[in-house]
Order: sequence, then C-alpha cells, then structure tokens
Amino acid sequence: MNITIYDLAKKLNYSPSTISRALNNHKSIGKKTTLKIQKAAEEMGYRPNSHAASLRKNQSQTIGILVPRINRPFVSSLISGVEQAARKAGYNVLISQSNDNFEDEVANTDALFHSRVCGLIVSLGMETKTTDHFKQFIDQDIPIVFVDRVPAISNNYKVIIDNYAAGLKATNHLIEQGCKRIAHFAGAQHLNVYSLRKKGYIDALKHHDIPIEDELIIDLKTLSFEEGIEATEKLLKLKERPDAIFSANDTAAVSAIMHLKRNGVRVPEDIAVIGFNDDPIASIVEPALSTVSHPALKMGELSFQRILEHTTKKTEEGVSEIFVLDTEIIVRASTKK
Amino acid sequence: MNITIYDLAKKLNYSPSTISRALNNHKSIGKKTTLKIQKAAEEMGYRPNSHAASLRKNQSQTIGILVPRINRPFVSSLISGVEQAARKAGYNVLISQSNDNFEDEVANTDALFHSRVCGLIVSLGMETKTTDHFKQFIDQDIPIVFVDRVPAISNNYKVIIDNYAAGLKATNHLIEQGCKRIAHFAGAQHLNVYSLRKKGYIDALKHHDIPIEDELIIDLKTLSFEEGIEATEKLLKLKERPDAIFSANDTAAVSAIMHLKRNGVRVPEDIAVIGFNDDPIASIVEPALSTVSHPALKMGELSFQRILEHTTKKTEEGVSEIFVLDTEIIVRASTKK
DNA sequence: CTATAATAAACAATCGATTTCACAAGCACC
DNA sequence: GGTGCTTGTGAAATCGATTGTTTATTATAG
Repeated sequence: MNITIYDLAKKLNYSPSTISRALNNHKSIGKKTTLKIQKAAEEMGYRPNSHAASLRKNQSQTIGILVPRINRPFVSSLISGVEQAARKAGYNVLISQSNDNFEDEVANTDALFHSRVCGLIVSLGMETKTTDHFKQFIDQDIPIVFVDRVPAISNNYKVIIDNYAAGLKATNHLIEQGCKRIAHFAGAQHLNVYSLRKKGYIDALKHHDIPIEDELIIDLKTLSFEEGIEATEKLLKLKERPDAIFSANDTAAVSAIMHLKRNGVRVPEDIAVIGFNDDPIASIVEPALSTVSHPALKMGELSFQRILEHTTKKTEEGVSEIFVLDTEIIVRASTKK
Repeated sequence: MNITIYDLAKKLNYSPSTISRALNNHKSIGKKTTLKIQKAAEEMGYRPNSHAASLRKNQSQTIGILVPRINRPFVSSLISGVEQAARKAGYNVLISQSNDNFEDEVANTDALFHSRVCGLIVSLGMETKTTDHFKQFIDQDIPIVFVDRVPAISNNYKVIIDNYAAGLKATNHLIEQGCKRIAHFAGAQHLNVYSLRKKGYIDALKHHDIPIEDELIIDLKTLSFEEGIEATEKLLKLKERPDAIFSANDTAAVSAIMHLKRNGVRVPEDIAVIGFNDDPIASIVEPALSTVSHPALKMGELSFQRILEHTTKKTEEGVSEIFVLDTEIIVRASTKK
C-alpha cells in the first residue's frame, strides 16, 4: 500500500541501506546516486514511515506542548506560533493541557515523554511547585523550553518576557499620567511572572517616592473576571480610594473597568486602569484598556527554534539559556488622563 | 534504559508474545497469568513503546486536528474539548492549522496522513472547495470528523450545529423585539455554515411577511473587525436605515456596535445587533452583545467520541453520521428594545 | 487408561528505517 | 606490482511490539 525504501531499492537496484542514506543526504553516497534516488522517491510518491524511524532512533520528529489551558488568548497564540514554526521544519506538534492541575500536569508530562517527543515546550500550571516530573527529559538530554510561567531550575531553556521591567513600565506609565495612589491586582505569588510584575510595581513607586500601601495591593488567586470585581469592590470601600489600578492581567482589569463604571466611577478620570497581555477584550471594553503586550506568537516560534537548534546543533548537555523578549506598553483610553 | 516486553519476559520467565498478549488482555492468556504480568509491568514501570506498536499495526493511538486557525476562541475551545476527551482515553492529539489557505490545508492533511493518525478532526478553511485530499483517509477507513465548517461529501462523520435553525432563531428574536428592517452580515457563501445562517435569516423574514431587501444583506469575505465597520458604514448611508443587524459572527457584530456608537446611533434603540459564537468580546462590548452560543467544547468531545467508536466498534465501512447540536440564543442588552 | 479436545504459552516472522561493519573498486605512491 | 588510502555500496542486525502458526499442557470423554 505504501511505498517503502525496499520498493525503491528493488526498482533502482540499490540496497535499502543506500536508499536510506541517499534520502538522508548521507555524505558517503555519491552525488549522482543521491540525486537519482531522491528524484525517484519523489516521483513514486515515497513517504517515510516515521514510526519506523522513530522506533529505530528512539526519538520522533515530534515536539510536545504542555500548557495550563488551550483556550486562553495568550496560550492559543503561543501554540499557533509553535505549530507554524514546527510545521515549516517538518515537525509534528502534540498538545496537552494540565487545566492548572498538578496531577494532570505530571500525567501529561509522562505521556509526552513516553511518546518520545524530541522536545517539550511547557508553561507551568498554577499549582506547580516541584519539577521532578521534568527530570526524565533532562536525563535523556531532551530539550525543554519553559515559556512564560517558568520554574527556577536550570538545565533547560526559557523564553520569557521581562516581567519586572514590564511591571515597572506599566506603573511608570500611570505615574506619568499623574496618578499618585496606584493599586495593584497581583497574581499568585509563587509564579514568578506575577511576583516580578508586583516587584516592578513596587520599585516604580519607590523610585518616585510614592509610599507602598498594603491596602492597595490585592493578591488574587486566578485573576478571573469575578476576582476582578471583588478586588475592585474592596478598593471602592477604602477610605481613600486609589486613582489607578495596575492589574496583572487583562481579565481582571476589564472586569474592574466594568465594575467601576457600574458604580459611577469614571475611567480614567477618577481611576485609570492598565492591564497585562493585550487580550482581544482589551480593545473592546470602553474605555479601551491600556495594557502590556505579550508577543505570544513570537514566543512560540522562538521556543521551537530553541528545540530545533538544540536537536540539530547537538549542543553540549546541560545548557541553560534564557531568552527575554520585549514587551510594549499599549496606551489606550483607560489611562489617558 | 526503557523497560521492554523482553525485559518483562526475562524477569517473569514468559515469552515476549505472552507478555504482549497479557498486556492487551488477550483471551488466549490465562487469567492469573494476565494479572501477574500486568502487575509486574506496573511495578517495573513498563511503558509500551508506541512507535513499535504503531509500526507493526501501521496505525497510531493519535488523532489529528486540522483547523483554520488555532487562536480563535471557537477553535481553541474546540481543540480543548478534543484534547480533554482524547487524553482521558489515552490518545495523543496532533494539531495543525491551515491559516485558511488551501495549499497549507492539503499539505497538513498529507502530513497527518503520513503520521498514521487513527482519526482526523477537521474544520475546513475558507478557500476549500474540493476535498480530494481527504480521500486517502476514506480509502483506508480512517475516520474523519468534520466539525462546524463541513463539506458536502459523505463517508465521514459530521458534528455541527443547526445553522439554519440558529439563523431563524436569531432573526425571529429580532422580530420579536419589534424590528422590521433587519440587515444581515453574511459570511462566505460557499461555506454552508454561513449560507445556512443566511437562509434562516431569509426564511424568518418570509414567515413574518417582511420583504427581503438586497441592500440589507451584506456579503462579507471574512467577517473581520474591519469588514464589520465597512458594512456598518454602508448601512448608515442607506436612505432608509435598518433597525437591526444580524451578523454571522461576533467580531463583525462587535465592530458594528462600536462603529454605530461612534456615529451617534443608539444600540439597541435605533439599531439592535445580534451576533454569532458567543466569543468573550461579546459580553465585554457595551451594550453587551446578544448572540448565538456555539457549544465548542462539547463539539470537540463529541468529535473525539465519533472517532473512538468508529475505531473500537469497527463499524462497517462507509458510515456517515451527522450529529447536530443545539444552539442557544443568548439575550443581552444589544437587542433588548 | 488412552484418545481427543480445549487451553496456555512459545516460536518466529513481520512492520520500515537506521546503522555498524565489511568489502570492493579505484587511485596514488614508492 | 604491492601497500595504503579514499569513495561508494551492501549485508545484516537492530529498534519493540504484534500475530499467525505450533507446540506443550491439561481437562474431558469414552
């Protein structure tokens, strides 16, 4: 049914080994032979059986992606970027989601490992505090690229944005707009994306000699729409209300804007709001939400590049490289005082 | 490095074939033997090498997904649903996107075919008018499930919503709100999701003896944000403006609302708007957009179920079944006159 | 107690590509 | 003309699981 290298061998009067080598551009095969074989393979519609190759090499031309949830704007764009780059290079992409559940994350990691992926791209779940489940990859020198939500371990690649700088920039932007009492919706602090944003926020205030007030910093678990409303409610009850909010994501920021408006608070005049991610909803809410843009697609592409380079260049074991991408403050109506 | 059935065979003093059969619950192996072997496999952390099995069986425990674009709310939810169900059943999921480009769609279909996926879930691209590239699957009795954007061919499964009924319902809803001149933003008419929605719209008008006016039906290519604005602009220039818009997707509907407001047209008082999909932006825009909800996650799960049943139940070749899911009109402020 | 059937497990071939080792031909050199 | 080298190719083992065929074992019947 399918054409194999044996069929080619018979047809061309070469041995299967020669066919295999020619198709892989092995240097030990003569140029004209290689060309002849490749042309014939093309003509006969030969398609390599990737399972056979994977079995023999104990590795597949497939990379795995593990994310908390596929259907989030940032994540789906990230995946899109990975897929795009991988497909172009002839790699397949296996996906899995942990639902921010640690056990699922471990199980899926194992499943991808046993699928013999040649590389793994991971964005950690909310609950993840240990990383033993990734050890098996490191042991076999299978590259792991952590994206966005990364752990503090080494022996892997990291593709991230400078969350600290972004936190600084966002807060500075509010200060430039004349805000003096800036609140912060912080995410789960054991995830460095959120703790760094908070740190940036705090340092920006310090640089401008603005006191840090605990009542203005609201730690949220998931930064959901509902939590955004609750947090906003808390701020509204304060004796001295803030004049700005820096939310660690857009979802909470948008819900804040909507809740503020419902309560007769003007945005940005009374309270300016800036978010994080540049989700589609950010440009739809009114006033449009200023935010920090996250180059999701590019992060995906870059992540795949890391794996490809590691795989092909055969870099020495145990490399750890961190790639930091730029963020951009997108100024919209919600912060234009 | 990895434990194989040979290791198990040696350890337990059985032949590899017995091990294999025991692990697959083959009836020709005694009960106690089966149990003993399975327990030992578990204890030793045995993991089957899926590539070996795939090679031998010429088929993998992997299903392929082919969609136009991963990072669209409907699609990423669909994928999420598929992944969830597949993972639970021990299947892997390969993804690929066509970018609504026909050549990419063909190339990716081929790639998935040669990856020996045991089933394929497809949502067609905008440009797709022929379906020869799927023939290879049908020939080998590999199940294909078309979702949402489906072709008119048989020998496959289809998981869809009743677009005609949804078009009817949406239009009827507007009529019930007292609208008399209802415009329609129609999508590419060679895709039946859009032509059926339009048909529903037209028939709803007919049922209520409302004349169908060509100037109120605006055919759009992609229903993008920009096209939504252009279409709205056209409507505003009409001598007699409509009092409602039924848009075939939310993106164009939201951009219409925003453009209407910019032009001093009140929504819903002057013009009511209803969309389609229930994207996140629908509940953020003001007034919140009424829309037709699409059970994306469930469609994904169901699609996978089709494949699983086809694969395990070994149904006769050439079955074609269509699964039609319910839609729901979500009434929000944009249509409450 | 033997013959036959039924059950349990082993043998060996197979899937398709890769890769180690071997080998032959061609050439240069002394 | 023999030695040593390069270049090009082939034979055969291998990766790990599956499966059709055989063999060994046990149970049942006569």
